[in-house]
Amino acid sequence: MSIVKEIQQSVKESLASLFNQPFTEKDFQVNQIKQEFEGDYTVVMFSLIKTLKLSPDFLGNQLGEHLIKNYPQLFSGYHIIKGFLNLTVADAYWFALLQKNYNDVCFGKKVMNGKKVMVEYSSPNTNKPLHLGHLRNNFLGWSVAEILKANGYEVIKSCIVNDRGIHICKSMIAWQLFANGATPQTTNTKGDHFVGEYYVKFNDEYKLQVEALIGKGVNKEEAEKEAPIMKAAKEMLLDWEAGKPEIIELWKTMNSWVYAGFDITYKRIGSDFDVTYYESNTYLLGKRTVEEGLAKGIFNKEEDNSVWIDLTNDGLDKKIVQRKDGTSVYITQDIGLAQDKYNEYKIDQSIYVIGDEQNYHMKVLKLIAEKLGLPNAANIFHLSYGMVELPTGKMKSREGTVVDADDMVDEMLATAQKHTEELGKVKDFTAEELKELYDTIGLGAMKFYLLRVDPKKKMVFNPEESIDFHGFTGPFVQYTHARIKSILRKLGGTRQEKLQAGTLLPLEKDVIVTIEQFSSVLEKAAAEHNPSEIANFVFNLAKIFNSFYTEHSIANAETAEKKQLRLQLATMTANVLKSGMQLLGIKVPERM
RNA sequence: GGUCCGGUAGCUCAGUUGGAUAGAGCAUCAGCCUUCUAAGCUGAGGGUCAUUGGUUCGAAUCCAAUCCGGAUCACCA
Repeated sequence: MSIVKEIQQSVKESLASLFNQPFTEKDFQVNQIKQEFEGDYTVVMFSLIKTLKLSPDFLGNQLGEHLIKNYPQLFSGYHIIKGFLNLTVADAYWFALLQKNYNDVCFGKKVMNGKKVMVEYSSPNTNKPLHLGHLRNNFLGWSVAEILKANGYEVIKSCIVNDRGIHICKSMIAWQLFANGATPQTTNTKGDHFVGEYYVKFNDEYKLQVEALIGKGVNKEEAEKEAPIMKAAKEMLLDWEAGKPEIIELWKTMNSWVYAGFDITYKRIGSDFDVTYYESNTYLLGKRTVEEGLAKGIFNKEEDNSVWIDLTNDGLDKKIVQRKDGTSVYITQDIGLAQDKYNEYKIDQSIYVIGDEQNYHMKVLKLIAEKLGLPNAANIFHLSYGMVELPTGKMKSREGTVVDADDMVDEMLATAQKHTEELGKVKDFTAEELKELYDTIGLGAMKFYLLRVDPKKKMVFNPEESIDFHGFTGPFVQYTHARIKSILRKLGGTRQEKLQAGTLLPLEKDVIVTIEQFSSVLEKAAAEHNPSEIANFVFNLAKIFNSFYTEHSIANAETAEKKQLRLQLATMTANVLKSGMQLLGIKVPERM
């Protein structure tokens, strides 16, 4: 049980016995005490004062005395300031906690709870390479999956590849028109970038054709429909859904190029999936479901043969689920996918890590699933995250301001190398060890940077300033870990020695008090699907440890007893930093 | 226009069942390496918590109105 829960429990029991009436946790608050005041945790008594009609001093003294007398293993003192009862937790409590857990690498994690959750993330389109926004998605999805695992859930990581649709046909058409048979091999280009170039070419050509038509007096709307290259793409989509062999052949070839490119990127950034779904499969079940929905009267067919659902009674609009030419749209495949996921895994919750620009889409999807009576409709959860923007605004491919994922990783690794070489602390490393270290630090900096912000909020990335290696960053936490490891190596590790419960110095206590909160932080991070809780926590712990480290020597501690205490403190800090960072997908080095 | 989200230090961000004098990092300034890794530590300056009103012992936090920014409402995905 966490210390906060222990305090709540003890206060509840004390109030009941003192005033002979029942109280709950809601009648008072237990908060950590601010630095300026003496003590560790405070009981906020204002509402108790009101209901009991007692003075703060009287209530505080009654409660304080009772707590000290009846829970001596928990409390060693109290102060009353206004309506706050400030409690000092007994050093013996912290000693016991440290003694019991300092070597437990699973500290804070929960046992399996029997619940199964799927986390879908990444979900790339096969017409262009990944950019900085995708990185936020990948890191977020991966981390949330790990956080849920640490809280006892069985987690299945999934990925839906948006491998069909008009956007794919666009890059295919452009390749046919402009490539002259070029391939990633002949041009020595990474497959996803290669295909992405043709998607850009399509858009350029389309724009030219539309402008040309407008120049001939065609109105804009008509011109956009009649541009030959767009018509060709639409025809190709029809041919694709009809299974025309040469189209399927080209589609497979171009997708295989993209997958080869993605694989390289995923491997570098450490994204992995237990199952990969393809829209080219899931849309079929979606189409069948549309037929069933039509039969049930949930969807309706217009005169032009397009199929719609009317959600105006639910405060939303009408939504198309199938085009007039019979081909399926984005949401059609999602209707199929939701069922595929449940049928295969019988999951208790289905989490979709998708940008907040699709809030409306996901709301519609969930509503449609409910109306269709799909078994897991209620368990669909959209983990919506904000866009990554530049100081100048949104990233725009047309203006060339998109920050490419591969470029970003390259740059981070180069920066890690530069800093490491400047500091010159690992000159004895082999080439292989150095490469691994640059990976650890460079990716660590990038992941931490993207995960330290609340996922719900949009965030600004300034390429000019680049990603820092000091302060609230991944390398800061990694460095703290490396320093501890260095001490443990030099002092030969920590002995399993029983400590006499003595007195803790303030900085020693700060460290253990912070460590104790790890488990609660894990719970909160899982409940809110929010890795930034973990990032904030590990940074805070590292910072507090660094203060302690600067002020007190471990190797030359005042007594042998103190030395052991501090070794255990350091060991436990390293363990918790490592497991916290692991939940963010970040490795911690032994040396750096 | 409808719906949703946001506005906290020069910049990037923390800060919810309403609690004490609103916190970090970066940047700026002043200190700290003959002692366990200075990618570190200590300190200083920096705030109309968008604005106004309300609710109460107490509001960055809850309510209302206003201002500003963004997303979305496609036979794109």
